[in-house]
Amino acid sequence: MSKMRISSFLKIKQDIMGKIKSRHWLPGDTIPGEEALAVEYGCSRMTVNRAVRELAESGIVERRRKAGTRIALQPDRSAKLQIPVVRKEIERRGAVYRYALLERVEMVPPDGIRAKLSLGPKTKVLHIRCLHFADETPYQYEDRWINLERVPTCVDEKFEKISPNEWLLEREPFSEAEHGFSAQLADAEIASILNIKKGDALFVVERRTWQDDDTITAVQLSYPGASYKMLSRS
Amino acid sequence: MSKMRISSFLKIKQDIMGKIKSRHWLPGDTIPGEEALAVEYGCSRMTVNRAVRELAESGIVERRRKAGTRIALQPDRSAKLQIPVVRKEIERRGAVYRYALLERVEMVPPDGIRAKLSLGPKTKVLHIRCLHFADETPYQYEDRWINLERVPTCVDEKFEKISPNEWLLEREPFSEAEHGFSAQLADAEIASILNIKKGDALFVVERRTWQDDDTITAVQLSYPGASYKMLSRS
DNA sequence: GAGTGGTCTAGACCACCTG
DNA sequence: AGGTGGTCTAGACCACTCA
Repeated sequence: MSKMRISSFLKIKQDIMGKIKSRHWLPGDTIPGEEALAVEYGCSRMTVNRAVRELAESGIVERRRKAGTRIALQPDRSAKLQIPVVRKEIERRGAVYRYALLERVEMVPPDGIRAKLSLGPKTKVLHIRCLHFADETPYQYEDRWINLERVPTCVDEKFEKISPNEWLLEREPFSEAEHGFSAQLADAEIASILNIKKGDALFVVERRTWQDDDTITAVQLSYPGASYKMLSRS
Repeated sequence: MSKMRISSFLKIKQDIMGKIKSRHWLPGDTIPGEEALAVEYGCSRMTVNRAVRELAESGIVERRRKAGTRIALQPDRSAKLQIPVVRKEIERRGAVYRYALLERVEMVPPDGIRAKLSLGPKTKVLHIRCLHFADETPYQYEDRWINLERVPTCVDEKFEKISPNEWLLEREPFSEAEHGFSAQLADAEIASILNIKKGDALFVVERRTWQDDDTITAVQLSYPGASYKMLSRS
């Protein structure tokens, strides 16, 4: 065991990852405890703790009290997706952003939407359909349902100048979200809205947003598929 | 300022998030320094540090030495995508997994692939096309290029029993990856491979994988779009 | 029950950055 | 130049969970 004199939780992390990479430790193995590692690296237990804790947070090792720390068996690949505000995404590409409201209705939603939002039978929602342009080309079609019980103040907002996307982000921080991604074919209606051909590929993002167990909003975002690519680097 | 007696970095995090949610602190505001917060919460600076550091890691605040800690202006939504091994994904759905190799060739790649992998002019690669079935229905088509300079041992692997996906995951841990997601239309070839119609929607994932600045592999994964949905909960 | 990780403390030194 | 965050220490107590 070579004792490290320069202690740093980053160096300890890299050293442990090196021992896994070189197959010195194999998946399923239990590695030494924090106290032992602190002696080995010549540092305090807190420093080891931060190193190993961060490895556990990235899924590389698994920790349990008394049982110790084990190399994870088959860590899934995970990727952190940045899902930017549409306007920023368009402006970052150097294009001019424009927003257009297509429809804004307060209503009791159809059953499918009611189920998605987990709403009571007569709860009203705000249904908004709108379009985001990049350099006057349709970039994203947004079809959104907002829970009026949870976000009552939006009845006073016309959404003619600001998109519901940005409006909600300002007023409902720290909400939890679930995202689904899929590919679909454009039907005649969406094709005419996005100015593409019927049967073209659409990249579709569905998002549901909660806070404190209440559903706030559900939205379906459709992008012309060929031109859109969502990137993530892990 | 109410002094907290029960100090915990989690309580401090929640308290700070509460002050942002209630608009006590607005985006762009500078919040008190660690020492001041430690006094306010009646705890040590390390505890405050962990709370605020984790908020910075989630993008809720931004920190700079000397300048202090500010509430982030417009935190992007981010989602952690789990990208499982195909086999596990299929088995989790209760379906029977089967793997089939379609083609395996060692070659000097065409220019487009060479550029994607950042390879020298005469570097050889291994080109693999294969198929993953769920209950005998084509589930995912995999078109992969492996850098033979970086992963020479794979010339000895036939990839008839094990998919390159799993083979590489076992041997190249901790690689960095970049993912792209898009929607495409199936051409005649892919349609016949996946047993769908030409012009059907495809959900396409492109992944490039590095380690230590060397590209290891690039892969394109195609799913029949209607049947596929990638989920993530943040 | 005992061993492990989870957290906290009260100090310290340093690196970075802004005013 | 000085204030801020970034990290580290050497202790401590506690909570969980396995045997």
